[in-house]
Amino acid sequence: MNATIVEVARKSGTSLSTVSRVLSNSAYPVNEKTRKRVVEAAEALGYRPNSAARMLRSRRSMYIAAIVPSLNNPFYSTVISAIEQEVLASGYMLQMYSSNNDPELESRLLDLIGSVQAAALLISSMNWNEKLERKIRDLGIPAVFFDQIPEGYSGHYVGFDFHEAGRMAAEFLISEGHRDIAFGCGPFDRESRRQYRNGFCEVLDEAGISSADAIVSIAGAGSMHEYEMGVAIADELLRRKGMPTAVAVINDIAALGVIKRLEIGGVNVPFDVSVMGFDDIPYGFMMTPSLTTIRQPAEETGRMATRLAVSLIGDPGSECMNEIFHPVLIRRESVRRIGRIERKENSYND
Amino acid sequence: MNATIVEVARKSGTSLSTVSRVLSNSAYPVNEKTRKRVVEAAEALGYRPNSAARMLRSRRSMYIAAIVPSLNNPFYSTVISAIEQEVLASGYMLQMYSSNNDPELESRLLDLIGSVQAAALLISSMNWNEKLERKIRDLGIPAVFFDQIPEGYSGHYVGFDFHEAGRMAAEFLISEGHRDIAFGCGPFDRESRRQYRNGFCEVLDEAGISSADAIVSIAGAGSMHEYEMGVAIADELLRRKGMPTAVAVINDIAALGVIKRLEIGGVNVPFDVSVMGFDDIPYGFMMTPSLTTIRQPAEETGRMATRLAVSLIGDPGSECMNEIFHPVLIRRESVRRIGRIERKENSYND
DNA sequence: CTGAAAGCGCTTACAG
DNA sequence: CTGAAAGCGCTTACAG
Repeated sequence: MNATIVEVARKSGTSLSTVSRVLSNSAYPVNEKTRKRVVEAAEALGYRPNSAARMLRSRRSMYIAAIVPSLNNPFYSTVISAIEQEVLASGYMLQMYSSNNDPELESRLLDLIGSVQAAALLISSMNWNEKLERKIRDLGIPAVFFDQIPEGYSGHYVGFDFHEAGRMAAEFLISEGHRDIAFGCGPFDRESRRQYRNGFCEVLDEAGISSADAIVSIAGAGSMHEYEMGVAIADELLRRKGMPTAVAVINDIAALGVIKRLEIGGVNVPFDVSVMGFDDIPYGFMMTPSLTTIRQPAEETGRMATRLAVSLIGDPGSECMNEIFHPVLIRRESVRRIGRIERKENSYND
Repeated sequence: MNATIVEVARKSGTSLSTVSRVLSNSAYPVNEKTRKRVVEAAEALGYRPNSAARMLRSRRSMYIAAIVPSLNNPFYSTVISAIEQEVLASGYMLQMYSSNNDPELESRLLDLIGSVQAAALLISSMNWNEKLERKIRDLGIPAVFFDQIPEGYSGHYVGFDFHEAGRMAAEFLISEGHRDIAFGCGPFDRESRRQYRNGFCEVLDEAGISSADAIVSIAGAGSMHEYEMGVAIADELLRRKGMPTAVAVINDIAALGVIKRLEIGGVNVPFDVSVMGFDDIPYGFMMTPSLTTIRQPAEETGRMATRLAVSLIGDPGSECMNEIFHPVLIRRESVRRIGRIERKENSYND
């Protein structure tokens, strides 16, 4: 059905070798006239290279594979878009999958990726363990972790300083006059969340605020949607006697759940309580109140991870390559400054 | 590096043919004992089939390709997730790309997809023309359009009744007591938008409301982000002398822009003006006010398009297969009922 | 600069 | 039920 180089060779009156050389953009010298004849014949026949044959014979893969926990999470879909662009720009094709945080599926996807002989793997996984690591090593291709960097992982990665982000969130809240602060989250089931919490609590404790009392952790949140987790956090807050003046939430989507539930409960954000998110999803600035949050650079992460992977395809290089991004505070409306003066102003204004 | 069937054959003391039969799950009869030996040898060697070789030899593709306008749009990322699941469940692998509405890129992606010998193509494109159509036909594989069905397109598709959706939006607004209605949009550069508008205007005209006056179309919106388009729509509304009581917006993200800009301008949604979206993105219910909108079933579209494509791989079948989904009204907070009684109530309550 | 030939890893008629 | 052999479409030493 599709034309092959055999037909192109016949039509252009030259050999398979020559046709292959011009059609695969080989550096091998070919007479200009011959080249032109081949190109014209290929065009006339609508020739399209068979990538399976190419990969098989040349032992070079044209694919880069990527696995993210979810495509519906706006953070990851931004990362994936950047990966897609960069992969294409590097002359590769992309095979991307989402694991839904399901270790079984993740493992199956890795097998599939092994079968398609990808040249490199980009992965963000929350289910890291020895089995996963061995499986990835057995792929025999460069793997770059991003976003979630498992504790004890010693390979290539593009990370983010979650600890610093946690510190930044707490410092900001304190600098805005808050001392009665809650920290809303689910179980600390991934390294990123543990680090964020650690940074956050560290600052609270340094300021003489009990971090143990701050934590509002929803036990069954592992199986919930982030938003529902946020709702549950707000429920818990509403059940308590005293409301804090500020609550930092483990991610933006959960923060939206907190805000919505609080408002339904008659608690205004940010006037009654400030809410701080984390991630900087693209919808944060669209809401009312717009979300004050901490930016984890999604695009940059995707781009960097891809570049690193591509550079590793050439030479596997045994030493661990890595890059760490730092948090940026995004000040918007959902956190407000409190203190004597502001409090007065508000009591007059409201 | 990776074990091949040659090594598995050697290790299990049988022939290539037999190994291939068991490892490819062929229906061909193989002695149970032999089968077991082969499976064990394969496992011991960590054998993973080389899919390039398999595709090349068997002339069967393991890939289904998908092109969407954008991965960052939550509607499409939901569609894509459903496609991913269904593709994997059908035993295929997925190659998905986003075209960014860029005809050049789209065309390049189609060439790439031709090279990787995908078994089928799923595509949502706003840049349909003869060149695109020929290019897709030349691929020689079943193609299923979804979401955007170009006018005059005569192939397989999974569509949505945008005309009915437009009617539904207008009817709902009118039934809620609105007669001073605006319709916010960009240029009508795609069939879906034209149809939505046509349905909407039809109902307005039937009710004796001038649809021509209703339309607030942002000229340069082709190059804007949807949200910015919404902001521009609200700007235009604010510039006018009289505010309508309701505005229907061409999609949810633009509706968020409208709401935000209106609120900044001191116009409360829904008390001063009702805003109606379209798409039912997953964030609509998270906002305040939550978004009243019309649901275009994203998951169902992705799943159905994939099933259709898979069924077409077996037999190309010349007659056009299609499925059309119908709109569902999602009533939330951003549209409120108006009329004598409600108006009074509000003037007392505010 | 050109071409004949081997072979990538697999599947599948064909013969037994 | 088993195996020897051809060949998918290409690339790439090798020889000229």
